[in-house]
Amino acid sequence: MTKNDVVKKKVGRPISFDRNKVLIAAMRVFWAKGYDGASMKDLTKAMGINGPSLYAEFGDKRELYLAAIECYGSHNGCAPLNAFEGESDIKLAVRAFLVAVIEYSTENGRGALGCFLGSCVATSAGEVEGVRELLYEAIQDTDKRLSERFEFEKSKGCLPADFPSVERAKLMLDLRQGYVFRARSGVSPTELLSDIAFRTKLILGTCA
Amino acid sequence: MTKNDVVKKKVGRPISFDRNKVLIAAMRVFWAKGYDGASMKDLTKAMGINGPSLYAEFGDKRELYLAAIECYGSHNGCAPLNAFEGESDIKLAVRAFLVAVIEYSTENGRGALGCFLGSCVATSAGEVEGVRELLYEAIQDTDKRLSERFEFEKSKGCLPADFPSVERAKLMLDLRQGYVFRARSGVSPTELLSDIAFRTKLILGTCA
DNA sequence: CACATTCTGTATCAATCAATACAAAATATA
DNA sequence: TATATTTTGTATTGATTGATACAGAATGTG
Repeated sequence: MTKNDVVKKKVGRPISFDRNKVLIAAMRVFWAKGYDGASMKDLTKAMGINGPSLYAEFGDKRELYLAAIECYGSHNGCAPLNAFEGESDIKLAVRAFLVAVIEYSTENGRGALGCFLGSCVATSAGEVEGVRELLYEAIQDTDKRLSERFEFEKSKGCLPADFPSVERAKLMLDLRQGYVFRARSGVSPTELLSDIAFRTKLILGTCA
Repeated sequence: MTKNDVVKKKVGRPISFDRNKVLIAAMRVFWAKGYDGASMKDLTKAMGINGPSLYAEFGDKRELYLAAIECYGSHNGCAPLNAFEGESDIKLAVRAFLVAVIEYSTENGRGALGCFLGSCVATSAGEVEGVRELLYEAIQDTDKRLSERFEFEKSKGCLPADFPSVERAKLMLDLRQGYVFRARSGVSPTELLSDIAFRTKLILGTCA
């Protein structure tokens, strides 16, 4: 998919922009302003292209939005998930996940707070046609990646055999939503970090 | 506050609408369409008043939005919280909270999905000035109401003396965010309900 | 080089946006 | 009843919205 579009030589003036780059720029605008809040002027400016080029490539605003969502998913845009999978010890991995969640929920440097899927996309799911399906896929995929890691830890003996991987995976993702929510209300990262020891135990605990 | 405005006789043509009623109607529109997605035309139509009346009473769109948020808070708009406080047994109360969350996240009869604060307001917190403060207050208030109930149960002896009320209260609210998130992706209420037994135990469990 | 093809930039479209001007309507007071 | 005061409905404001028409620029092909 990333290899067979290299030699495609087309007749006519060549495209002057990188599809992925402008798509990521568009995603950032949607992330910061929401679907309705992001105007085509905002988008074309951030993407560095003009209106007609945008419409020729993506169709319309809605389709650009859907493309941005897919781009986020296919380019591993979720930092906490990457942090989780990058840590070898499971307890540190869970902790890293929560820390990453709090970080990207409170770093208001670029104005894009929280999670692109968890706040921006989720809000527009009932409004923009086609979003709900992409959101569903993304959630299922995240649940799967988290629970598969737990299953792997079970096979290593690092987690008890009766550990409920799927339930705990869902719990992790749902806790993320809570952190994003609180961060949006202005709670400091310090305060959010205060209970991650408790919550790490909650996720990995064997009580039921 | 609801009593001393009855006898207030003012000179001039009297107002022809009920402030609370039109405010609730406005809230429903924001709830369903989001802040940017809700046009003044949508709002005036749902509120049953004309533009000039709206602007005379509330100022502008932003102030109307803030008034709607405050109205939601002061009128006990959160159904799950009411369900929680209406149940005498603490285990049933927690369960009722979760069930109510799932219900109002998936009943798409009126198009207003999830939680007004948890999805609509939270998204606009970084965009509309004044929203963040109201959101912060609402979250703190909810945390407090939940944890106070837990403290009450402790004093009755229905919960162990070392029960971490505040942490579990926050956990409950954060789980709510997770349910709203999943519901927006189209997950059925049946599937969401499948793990509430597990989560009720998680909230009330004494393991740490 | 001439032509067909495709993309880019300017300039602009009708529609809708949030917000108002203004006069008629409805009240209290005198 | 006459006047002052406030709200209402109609009609409209300039600005912005998402989306295009069109001509010129940049490529491959013959």
